[in-house]
Amino acid sequence: MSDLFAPLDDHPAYRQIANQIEQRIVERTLRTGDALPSETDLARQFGVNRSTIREAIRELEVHGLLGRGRGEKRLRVTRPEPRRVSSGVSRALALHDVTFLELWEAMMAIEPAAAQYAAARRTPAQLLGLTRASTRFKSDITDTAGAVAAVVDFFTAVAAASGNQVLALSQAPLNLLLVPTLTQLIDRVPQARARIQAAQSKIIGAIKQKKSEQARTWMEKHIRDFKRGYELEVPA
Amino acid sequence: MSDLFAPLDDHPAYRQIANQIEQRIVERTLRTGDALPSETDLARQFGVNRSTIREAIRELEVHGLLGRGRGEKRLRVTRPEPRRVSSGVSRALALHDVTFLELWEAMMAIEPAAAQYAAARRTPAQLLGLTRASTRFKSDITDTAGAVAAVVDFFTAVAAASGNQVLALSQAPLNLLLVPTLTQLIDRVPQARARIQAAQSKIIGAIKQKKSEQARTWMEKHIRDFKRGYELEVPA
DNA sequence: ATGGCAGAATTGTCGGACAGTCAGATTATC
DNA sequence: GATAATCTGACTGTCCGACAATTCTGCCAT
Repeated sequence: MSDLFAPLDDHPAYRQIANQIEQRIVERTLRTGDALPSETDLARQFGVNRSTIREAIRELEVHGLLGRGRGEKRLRVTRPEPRRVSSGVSRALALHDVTFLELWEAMMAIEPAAAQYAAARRTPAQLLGLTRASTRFKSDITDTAGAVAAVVDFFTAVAAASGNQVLALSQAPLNLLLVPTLTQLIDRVPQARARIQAAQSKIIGAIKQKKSEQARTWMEKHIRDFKRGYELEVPA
Repeated sequence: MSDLFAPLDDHPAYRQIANQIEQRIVERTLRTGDALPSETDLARQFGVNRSTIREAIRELEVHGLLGRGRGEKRLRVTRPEPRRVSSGVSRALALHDVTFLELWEAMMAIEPAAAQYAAARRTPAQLLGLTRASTRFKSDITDTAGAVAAVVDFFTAVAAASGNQVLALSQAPLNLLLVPTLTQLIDRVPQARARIQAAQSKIIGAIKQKKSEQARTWMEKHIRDFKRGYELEVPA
């Protein structure tokens, strides 16, 4: 069954260093907002060359554990933002040739749940974000790209209003995957805009009135509608 | 409202290079399995120093777009594996101090859906994977860590059997988050083992017989049970 | 084909270097 | 005294050159 010997993988120095720093961050020895020591200093501490430190830092930077504000020189410990992390997942999924059906099933699982909790917990500010995205969709009559972006923002706003970071982070990668399909949909299915607009209104209404079950139901219908539109459009 | 000028962010060379290579990969100019040119060669092509190339490469390596097999020297284009990508998401969530309730709600959204599709589409091999994880859970009577790992594997196996990569990739990050809670649960709630075991049997049975709705329902009950156990244990 | 081997190629790491820039201290100006 | 201009030091981004260890490759013998 299991092998007698495990393949020994020697971790290069830059990886070990990255792991060590990451651990300090995860265990909060280095706290969010703290400035990282300078590269030269780190090189001294770890007893390696600065080039090696830089390679290690690149890893953490990609993970979103380190970052720097606009025009800031020193690196600081940051909390990985959903967008940053989820873009990696999106790309991964894109490379795996995800089908629309797969995406749709995942949306069916996540978005209604998000809507339901959003109705239960949304703050006024979050509600405002929702209506704003919806308004933007209505006004983007000619610009397809703008309309698509507005739809994505709507979903994002719902997820944010759910007050659930896990759901929000699970939802985020779906957005990017949705873009290509949605673009075609809006472009080629005439009634798509009206239907989306109507659905968003219903959903917002339910969330506004804190009717969880209604919010979930409307969102389900909304997502189902996507599939219908897709099937309408694809055979053509 | 909006500023007249946008802050110009100069992308350092290593980032631009990373982006260019990434684009070649995403658009499939560089195809999965292809070997990347040597660092020296890349340095020549981009007209930069090898150190700069190396920093760029580190980024792509972290993203899982580049990798090398055991004992291989040259880097090859790889497809980002779910485990690799999801670990980043998990860490991000951990740093955001996710509550058990958040995790639980996400599980409630994703796992039943995965079970449902697994019942519809599982292959014999996937079914075997499920039973194997379940068996391992039964046999790990004393070892808590082993039992926890078996539970995680069970969820992973269900997600894999769903035949939906998006769901699988959405589910993966939940596993790591589940570990700490689950460990306590199994350790401190006496009846936990028996209940988990029973639930897994029911779920496997439903998936085996391709009864989607049943699979979903049993999974829902299973997840609900976690919350009950958690609430039982936490006030203590 | 298979196995073994020398040489070429490649990676990991190192040391040092330099221009550009950001932050803080210092000085000049109103 | 408050503000603006200037200086200084530290730090990052990038480059060059170098070397040991390991992998890859083509060639030879079996």
